[in-house]
Amino acid sequence: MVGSRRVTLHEVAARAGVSATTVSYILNGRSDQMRISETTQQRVRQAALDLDYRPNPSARSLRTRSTRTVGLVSDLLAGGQFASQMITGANLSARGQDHFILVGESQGDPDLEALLVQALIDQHVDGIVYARVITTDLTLPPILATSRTVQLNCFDVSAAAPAVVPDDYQGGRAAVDALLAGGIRDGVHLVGSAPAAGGTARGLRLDGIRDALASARTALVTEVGCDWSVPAAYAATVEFLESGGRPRGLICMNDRIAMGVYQALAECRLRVPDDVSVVSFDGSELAGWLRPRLTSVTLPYAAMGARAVDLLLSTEIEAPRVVRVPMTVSHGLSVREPG
Amino acid sequence: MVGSRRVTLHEVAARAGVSATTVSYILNGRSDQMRISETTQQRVRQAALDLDYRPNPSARSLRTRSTRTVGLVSDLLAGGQFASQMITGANLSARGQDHFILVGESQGDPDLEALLVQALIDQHVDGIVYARVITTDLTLPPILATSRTVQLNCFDVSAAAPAVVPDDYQGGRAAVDALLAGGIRDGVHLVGSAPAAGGTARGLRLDGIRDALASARTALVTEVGCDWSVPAAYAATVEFLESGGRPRGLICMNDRIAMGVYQALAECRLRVPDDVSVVSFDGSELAGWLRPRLTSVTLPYAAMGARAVDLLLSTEIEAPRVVRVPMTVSHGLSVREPG
DNA sequence: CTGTTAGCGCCTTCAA
DNA sequence: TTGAAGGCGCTAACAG
Repeated sequence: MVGSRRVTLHEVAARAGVSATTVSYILNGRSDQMRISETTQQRVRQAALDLDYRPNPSARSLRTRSTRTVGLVSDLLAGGQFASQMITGANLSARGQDHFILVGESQGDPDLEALLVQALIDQHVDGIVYARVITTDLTLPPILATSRTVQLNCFDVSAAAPAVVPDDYQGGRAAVDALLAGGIRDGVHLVGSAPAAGGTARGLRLDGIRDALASARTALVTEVGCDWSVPAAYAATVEFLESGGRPRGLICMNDRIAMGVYQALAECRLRVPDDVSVVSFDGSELAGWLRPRLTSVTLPYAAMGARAVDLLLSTEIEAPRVVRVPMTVSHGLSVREPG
Repeated sequence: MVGSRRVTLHEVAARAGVSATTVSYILNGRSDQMRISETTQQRVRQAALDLDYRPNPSARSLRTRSTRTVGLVSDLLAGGQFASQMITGANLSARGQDHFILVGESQGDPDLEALLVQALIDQHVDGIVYARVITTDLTLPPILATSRTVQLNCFDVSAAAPAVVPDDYQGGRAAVDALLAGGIRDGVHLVGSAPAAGGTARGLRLDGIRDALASARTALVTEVGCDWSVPAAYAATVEFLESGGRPRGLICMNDRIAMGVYQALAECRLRVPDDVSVVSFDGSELAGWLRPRLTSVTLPYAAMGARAVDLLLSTEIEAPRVVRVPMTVSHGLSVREPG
């Protein structure tokens, strides 16, 4: 423990000349319900102020069975800006409701994860946000069934816990809309393979992309396969271009792929956006660093984190089963101007 | 609160046929000191296991005055990988000592920061790590004087709290060594201006760079001024090159500057590393995404976070006033091979 | 309108 | 070697 000497409720009561009960009622805002005289209230509040009274959270928790803390357990915290944005959003919402966040990082190790969740429960957190840094279908660890839980950026269909995920289908449509707004209708290709396990983003985005293109009476030409990294995207795109690919628009599954695509296009003397328009997903800092600035459909991590904590702490009976947070387009200069 | 029904110490005692005191002693490892019979101990431990007993942290804290939590307050949590690496490192160390971390983000607002620190103290955290995302000289908020505190990536010389910072001087020398190892001795320039307020990294690195170059009987040619962002570095470098600059080696104050430098060099048809060798500071993900991979002197954020928590929770009397964590070179392909 | 009383679950001094 | 009792600081029945 830390800080200067603590003042107790009793000392406040003594100074105000009332009992501890009275002080408790007044300071917890139940004074009207008890109809305590205005002057007493003034006196008590003043005494609390004078003594700089701070309630002891342990004592309070012991009684109320609420610690005013929530656990946030994620596979990766150090995973760049996404993880930290989730924390920021979650923290913002938590602080707004006078809660703190206890963080836990499992590093993707299921055993460590189980330990972590158990430790959080042992700490008597008011609830747990179970987060993944990649949008994923999964099976929740069974311990979480005993705990108030919200899933963040992942989804176990068979779990009772609500889930907060990005609206990747709508995001897919938004990506196409960005291209269409630049007059790019034909020669649109996708870059990025389906990831190994559980990832749901690509499938949903692809549905959105196909539907939006179909509405414009056109369709995707090909899919350039590569994992979602800079060098892989670079290599795959170079090969695609050298084997005769002549794209007008490229939709990249994330900003790192887009970076690799930029490198490949530069190498093949194709200019963005004059020759090829590029759109991607993530809305990471990277998008702003590339030249020309990349148009990217943003993953709303901060909003998702905030929403998850809201759900966790809300007392509503009728919570939605799954919340899809909309993705908005962050406009750069990588899509041709129309005309 | 969350989780299934709680088992109390008394229930364990009842099942083992002893008193709560005995159980407490045994479970807290003070059994030998009390010389409790081996069989009793077995019986008690088994009972605790059978009932899946978990001590109530609030009750325990109320008595012991330790909450087994530490606060981590930073100006930015959402600031990319650095902030999250500090959290990861801090968390790792905290978990290793059976503590949890409560995060706080001030967004650089001093009022919010004071509120946050106060809230952390009110929560009875065992200590506070006060962190900055940019290495900075500053004045600690006075309220921290009442709290056990460690400074992370910042330094208030007049404060009693120890500080953990990167060893930027040594990092500067390491950057030069990387160039020297590639046979680059002359024509070395620096890219990146002194930042506005409090930042200490550049000055220390510059000292290290100058000393290391002097040891090699050479010196920095010029300093290309720009703020530490991609577009600024790009613009400044283009201008430098167009006005006749013919560098052989460029030392960039961070990886984003290096990215801008790459863009500028490409535009001016200069190749990395054949024409120009590039070294930078940060060791961020970005360094691995650039082509060719960037050689970068890594900021050891995770190690620093861990060290800070170690210091905070250590009971050593003789704590060092300031810990400088070494920076290591992450080798890419942006420095010419010797020969 | 206010005070008395009784715990929340745990640790720890003291007595046996 | 073990148990009884008190209290950490707070909240909430229940009296008055």
